[in-house]
Amino acid sequence: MSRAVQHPKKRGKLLGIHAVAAKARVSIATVSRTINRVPTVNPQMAKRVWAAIDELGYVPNIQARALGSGRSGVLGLVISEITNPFFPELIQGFEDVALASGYEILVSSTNYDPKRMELCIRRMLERKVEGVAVMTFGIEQPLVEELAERDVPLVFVDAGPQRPGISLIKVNYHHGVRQGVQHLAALGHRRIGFISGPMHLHSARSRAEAFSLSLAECGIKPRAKWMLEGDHTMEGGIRAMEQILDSADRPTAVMCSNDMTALGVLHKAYRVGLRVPDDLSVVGFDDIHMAEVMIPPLTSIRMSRLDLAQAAITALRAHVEGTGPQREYQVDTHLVVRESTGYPPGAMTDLVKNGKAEPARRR
Amino acid sequence: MSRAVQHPKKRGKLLGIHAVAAKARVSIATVSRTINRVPTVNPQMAKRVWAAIDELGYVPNIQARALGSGRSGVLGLVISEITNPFFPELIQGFEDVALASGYEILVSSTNYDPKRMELCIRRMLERKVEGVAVMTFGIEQPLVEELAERDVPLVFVDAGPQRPGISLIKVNYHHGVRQGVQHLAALGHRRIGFISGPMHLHSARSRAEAFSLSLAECGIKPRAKWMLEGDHTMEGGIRAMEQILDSADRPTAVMCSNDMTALGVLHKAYRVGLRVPDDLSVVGFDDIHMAEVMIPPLTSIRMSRLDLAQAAITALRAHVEGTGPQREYQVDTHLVVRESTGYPPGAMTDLVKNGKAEPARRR
DNA sequence: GGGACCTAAGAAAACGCTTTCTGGTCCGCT
DNA sequence: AGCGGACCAGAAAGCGTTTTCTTAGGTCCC
Repeated sequence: MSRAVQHPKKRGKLLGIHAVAAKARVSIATVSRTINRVPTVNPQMAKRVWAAIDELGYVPNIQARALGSGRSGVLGLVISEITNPFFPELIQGFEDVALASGYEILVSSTNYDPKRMELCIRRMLERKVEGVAVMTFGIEQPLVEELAERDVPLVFVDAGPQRPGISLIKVNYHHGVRQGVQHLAALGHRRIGFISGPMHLHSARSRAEAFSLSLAECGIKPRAKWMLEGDHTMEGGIRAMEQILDSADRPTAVMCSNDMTALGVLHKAYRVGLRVPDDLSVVGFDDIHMAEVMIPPLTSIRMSRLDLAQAAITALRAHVEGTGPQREYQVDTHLVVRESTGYPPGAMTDLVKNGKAEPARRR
Repeated sequence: MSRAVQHPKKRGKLLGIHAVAAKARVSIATVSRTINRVPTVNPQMAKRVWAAIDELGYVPNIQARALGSGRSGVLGLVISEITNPFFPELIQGFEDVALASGYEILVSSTNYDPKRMELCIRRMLERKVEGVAVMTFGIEQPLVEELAERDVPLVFVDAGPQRPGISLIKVNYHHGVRQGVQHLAALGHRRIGFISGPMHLHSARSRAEAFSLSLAECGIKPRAKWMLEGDHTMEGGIRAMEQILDSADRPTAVMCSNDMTALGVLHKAYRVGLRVPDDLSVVGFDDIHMAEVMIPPLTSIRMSRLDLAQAAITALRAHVEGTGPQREYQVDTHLVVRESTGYPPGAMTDLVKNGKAEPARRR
């Protein structure tokens, strides 16, 4: 008797690519080639194959594909915490541009927890991602080590080790922060506070430094007691604001290292009956979507999520696909003026009061 | 000469599980068994294997695992849009409980876009997820069809087809909404508006119905002109609020189908100088984390993300692991009173004014 | 002492693809 | 006519695991 075809089946029915091959009366190799658009397949056959695929509702098993080809087609994205609205917006951008580049993404958040970070790394390794963007705005040392050691292309924002295979995205915090300080100074503020992020984060330090520098540029002497450390959460903003309120001579304006912190400040100000911007001006950082609809709408320093995503993926692709030797990418920031900033209290001379630049006020 | 061992190598070095096997002087089968904690392996050998794994920093290739075992260990989560803060909170919960159950998750958002929905489905299918939770709060018909057809266990919230393999999570909107309406009524409101979600969403309709019903329970006649359709975004909330403002006799309180809508209302109210809650009371739905820090802090109807996640995963596991025949799960909602609700304007009789229940006010 | 029966580890066959290798057909050229 | 390439479809060898099948080595008990 003739040797039966030795193919995987289930209840007599062929499975997966084999079923397609059988229906289109071609070999599985041809099916594979058709799907992957290898140009050498006979258009005639290709048509048959596509028809069969359609008819059977065939969806290739991506794991098998990855295994066979040695390419996972996945880029990793490591973020701090998904519940901070900045990150979902970043994820959205990242996904969009990854998709456009033919990649899928795998996002994992550290939640600032070493245990969770381990998990992030493991996930990336297990899934054989082709590169990972670390957008936690801090160098997570173990992350770097484990991944870099295994030659996974990496991209950091702000700071990271100088190794081959690792790219950097430099965010120009200074530009936006300077605009913010100048804006405040122009309104007449001289007593300006700053609530930073957790100081172990590189980005938080960078922002704080940009602030001090900008202050100096405007000829304002920085006061250490007005430099508070927050933690990039609303609660941190509230706590920092409490400290500010406790002090005898308060600043007339405060800048925050991110918008969540600013929301906390806004909230606390509301709680104690301080009007923003009449009694206190506040400016945020990131310009999350929600900033626009805050009460009052938040003046903030915008850092484009899309630019960030674009830069990250460009960097990763450069490594993966061996194009371009570029190592550093730039992302800019700029001020968006809304209504949480105004003249400092007591500055309402007639001269100024009738000025054209007065921001809209409640009622 | 002796037949050389025919194993995959790269530059002479063994790869993956083979390297471990070689170093521990066992077969790859034993390594696999050790990793999977099959009880029959000699503890002695197991120790050698673990040592080798450690020394080599071996991380199993999860795709190969999935292929070999036929189990992906992944649960899908389909959401509407990641930039609505409700969803990140849900994702967080989902991930936590999935992890605890030994699953990974794959989240994908539809963005209300049919094209994107296609993509969601495809992703789930390609990745061979073992089940998917559709948390879009609407029945996405094509989703159901494609996935159900292929016997992927599904769980919907609120509504979904009654098929084997499909579970439902019933959210008791009425409980929370009734509390909300009663709260408003107790404060003296009789003119209460409602801004729904997009009416093609089942959940949006359910919430609207719960509202009408609750109104009736309180002996208040619903007015069609105060039933507005929003779209679960801040912008939708703003637009709906504009309609309310345009009308001659306005409601003194409005309930919203979600918190984002409520934020829009708050914003618009602020814009036109309406004080909340003095001039208008507003209550949200979902009770996102941010509601607590809104200005004023938002009275909202809480729907626990964790409960939702728990129910979804329990349902999925029941199908995957063949445990329990349960088909329906319950999740409750309840009112959280904060400061966006107060007496209706003009209700400030002395009697009431000195009442104990008056919520905190600004200043 | 020797079969029956376990036990546990190794060999080998999947898993569902991709990709290299092979070989047949057809063409053009001398 | 005969030969060398192109060209393209199919056969088969991976990819890195899991899992089934096999077999070597013990035990036990008569």
